[in-house]
Amino acid sequence: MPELPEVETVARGLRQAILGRRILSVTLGKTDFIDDPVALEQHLPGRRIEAVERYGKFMLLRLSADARRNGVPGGESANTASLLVHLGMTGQMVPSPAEKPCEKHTHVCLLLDDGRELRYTDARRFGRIAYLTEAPLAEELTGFGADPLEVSEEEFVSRIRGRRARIKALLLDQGVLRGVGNIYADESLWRAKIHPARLGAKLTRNQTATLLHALQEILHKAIAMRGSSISDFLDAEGKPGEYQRRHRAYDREGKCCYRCKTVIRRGIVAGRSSYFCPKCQPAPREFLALSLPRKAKQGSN
DNA sequence: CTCGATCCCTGGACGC
DNA sequence: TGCGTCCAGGGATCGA
Repeated sequence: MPELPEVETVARGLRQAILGRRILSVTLGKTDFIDDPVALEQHLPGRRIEAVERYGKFMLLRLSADARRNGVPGGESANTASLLVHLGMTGQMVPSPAEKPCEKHTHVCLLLDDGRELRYTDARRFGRIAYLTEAPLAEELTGFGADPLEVSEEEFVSRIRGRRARIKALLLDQGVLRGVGNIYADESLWRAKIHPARLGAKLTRNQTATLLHALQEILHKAIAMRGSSISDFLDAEGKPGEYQRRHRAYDREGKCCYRCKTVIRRGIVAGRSSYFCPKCQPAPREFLALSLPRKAKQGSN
């Protein structure tokens, strides 16, 4: 499940692998997750990949100006554009030799000028790809919250403590913070000893600050370990990440808390599976663990 | 503003 | 072995 650390890992890998390459041609498979498939076919060939950036859980492949439009009104810089890529749940972006057979569910192949193809595979197609020029891209990116690695303590506190929603929902809300998903929300809440169902407005200033520092340390560590591979995630070299070995809460229902040995439990908060230690992370009164699903998954250890 | 429900989609886990 | 069913989850959307 690509969240900030996984997307950052892929972006770094791509920067290493394909920066400066020119796209020669485009081959598409299923296109229901692409905003405007024809735009890819029309506008990508001839463009060079000049930068790879991460914005929340999005990757931005910055493209050179369209040479065919040079000289027309607007000038060269007006023709710069980007490929916006969201990996969804199962998206992978991997360069590979063009002669190598495609993996199942490969839906976008960009032939590069060095004989490789940049391939996007996505079994569930929860991802998104869009070709966007400057203005529409800027429009797309408005409304997202702060980058959790750069947000100041003051801003984070004000974004959380004024809200009556549950802290888990706030962490997952891309308009509050961009890039946090279910795994790193649960991991940071465990580390900060805050129950996911606590209301943002009810956290103390200290708790909120502790949460931010926990989140930042976890994200940095996860990036250093190339992200978490639960089921599908692979980086730009096709390798899994390592951070899943460090998970303390996520997907650990029935296992022992690393701090106090209490059995980790799971509940639904903000519509998502949430894992927490019932002792280290005391639940607010209104939270009843009855929201447990009919069938609890069994864990050993 | 915040919530839950629903949809998208497929592979994997599980029950029989 | 093989089928059916449930479930995971990011995000959009809709109604309460």
